[in-house]
Amino acid sequence: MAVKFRIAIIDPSQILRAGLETSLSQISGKFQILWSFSSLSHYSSFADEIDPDIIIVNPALFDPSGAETIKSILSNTEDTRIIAFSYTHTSDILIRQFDSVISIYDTPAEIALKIEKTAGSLSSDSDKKYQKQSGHPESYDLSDRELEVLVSVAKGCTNKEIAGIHNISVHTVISHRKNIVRKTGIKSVSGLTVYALLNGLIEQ
Amino acid sequence: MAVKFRIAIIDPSQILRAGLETSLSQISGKFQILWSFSSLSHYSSFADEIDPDIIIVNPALFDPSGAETIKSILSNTEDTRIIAFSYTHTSDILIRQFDSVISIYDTPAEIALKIEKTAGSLSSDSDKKYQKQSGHPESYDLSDRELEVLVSVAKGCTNKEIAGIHNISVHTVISHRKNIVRKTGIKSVSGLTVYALLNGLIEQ
DNA sequence: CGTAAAATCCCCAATTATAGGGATTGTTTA
DNA sequence: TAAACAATCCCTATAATTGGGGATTTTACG
Repeated sequence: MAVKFRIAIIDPSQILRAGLETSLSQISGKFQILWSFSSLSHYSSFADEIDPDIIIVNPALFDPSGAETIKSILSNTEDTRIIAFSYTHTSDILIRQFDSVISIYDTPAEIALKIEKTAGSLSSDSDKKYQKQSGHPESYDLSDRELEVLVSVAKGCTNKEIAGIHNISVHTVISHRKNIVRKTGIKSVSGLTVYALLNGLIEQ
Repeated sequence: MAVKFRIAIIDPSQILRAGLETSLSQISGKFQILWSFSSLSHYSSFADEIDPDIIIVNPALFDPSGAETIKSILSNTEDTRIIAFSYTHTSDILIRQFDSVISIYDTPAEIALKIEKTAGSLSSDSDKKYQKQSGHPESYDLSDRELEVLVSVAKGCTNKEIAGIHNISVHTVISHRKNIVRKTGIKSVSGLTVYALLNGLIEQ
């Protein structure tokens, strides 16, 4: 069974919330954005009725001089991870209270990765299984290096160019590509390009 | 017939672009977001090939101390309206150069209204021509055979397979591919795949 | 009718990619 | 600590593509 992350978003920008929803849903079926609030007060009135795994919230909504911690304001359980969604400058004191920070300038893939990593620290026994073999591999099976190589391939680089970009030998690039093909099951450059596009790794 | 606004977006945040696209398309069928760029330089490399009615651009991308006007940088025709998409503070000098300003905190409905009003001031005769034969925006320079070959390439076929599919020799396939590359200027398989996707020749 | 483009085919040489087979050095983790 | 994985590198050989140069026949259009 696929574990899905139940996510709540709190951000004053409706546009941004829409963008996050669209992007995450396109990237993977693992994300369910179930609740969307424009303000903290709007969220508070529903806080008792919802139970998200992850809250993505704009840190600018919190009073920088406030004594209360973020967690207490959101009155969440220990199991809920809180991620800051930042697009303006926010004080370090605030930021340090979050389990992770995503930026408006992150790519959808980067955001997805951060969410997964943050959620990965959730309760210990129930969350390991969803990698396994599952059928179709998604981007999380690919290592960082493999993702980088995949992106370059999808951008049309030759192995030699990729080697130059990342300062590794062509042999290494080929090795990574072999692993990418093995993991994804996709052999052709065009297929990998579509894969990269669908997973938000590249833009047109 | 409904007039559709052909829109280009230039903003570093992929999330935000996704949000704008989603929101506008949900609000009305009048908006066609046809081009999406993460930076001015990215836009510039396509500026000659596209013809938007409206450019929505993040004003923060422009050098506040620059002497050039926004319009000259975007080198657009008089017919194109330029709208600022702001979510950080931007100098008034810059902002005054735009035909309109939308904010990240505007609702989709507000944004739609602003775009319509701005576009309403467009000159009346210029907007009839761009449909031509509709269908595929840029594919018209490719012959039928070339399109077929392109589709097969984008699907991941080798030249040998393509030859088999269309009952022609590998030499012919190569010739067609040479012509495709010459006409489109796209050399890589991944680039051609994206091209095919954008032109609706293949689906993921 | 002539011309241009499309569609087909061929050759050669060089470059790239794929498919096997390895190896080593780390790090993480059960 | 052993096992698994990531990341790096190497070899051989074959397959595929690219880039340059042709050619012929058919079709479309003014």
